[in-house]
Amino acid sequence: MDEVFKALADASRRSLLDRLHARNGQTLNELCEGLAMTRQAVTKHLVILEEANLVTAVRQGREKLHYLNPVPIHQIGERWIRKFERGKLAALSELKRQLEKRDE
Amino acid sequence: MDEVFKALADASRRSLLDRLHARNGQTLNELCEGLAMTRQAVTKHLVILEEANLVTAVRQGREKLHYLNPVPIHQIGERWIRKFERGKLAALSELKRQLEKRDE
DNA sequence: TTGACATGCAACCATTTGGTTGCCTATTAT
DNA sequence: ATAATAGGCAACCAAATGGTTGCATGTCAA
Repeated sequence: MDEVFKALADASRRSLLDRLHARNGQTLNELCEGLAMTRQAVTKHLVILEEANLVTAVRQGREKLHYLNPVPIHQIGERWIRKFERGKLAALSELKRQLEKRDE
Repeated sequence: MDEVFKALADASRRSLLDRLHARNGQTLNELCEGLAMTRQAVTKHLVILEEANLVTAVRQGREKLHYLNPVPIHQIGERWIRKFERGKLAALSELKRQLEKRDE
């Protein structure tokens, strides 16, 4: 879980996920195109994404194809985001109440 | 957006959000209780959470009360998580196809 | 009014992070 | 066979991160 959050914390990595979401199964070189970063830097990001299970890579000949694995993102949505959405209205109204109390 | 992801990337900060989710409006000292960290470290985490707008603090006399703001978490759920959930099945089936192709 | 309590500020430190460069290996195409 | 292509490995670097300690400030209670 922590690895997933950490992996998502970097904008470059999120953009890599975006690219894979737009077109799945891209090679390393394809993922490097147009980025202001060396291939090695992209490799490091992809390793982190793989370790977080957000990306699965398949070596095919001399190319390495990268596939998005949406499961961990889904899990974060399920186990984390929704938990906080439940108490949402209550939390907001209490916050509002306190902010008003401050101005008395 | 980036600040929110970065703020969520640390387990201590997520646990602070959890504590506020359990009981909203806690003071700094209350939030420090039972944590293996100095008060100053907790302060730093809270600053980061405030900058990401995940927490709003209200000074009340000599105490500072901290309130959870669930809006940014909700936005991440809306704008980011759901986007990846949409293509989920398609992505998974293509991944499966490729993994099988590898074993031929 | 004075001491205790709640928090703030700043300097410092070790480790992690995001990136680089240089070189090596494996596969494909000519 | 050999050159070009795709990727991997390792050492290095600067900056960011997560934490500490020491001291200062503001507020409440006796």
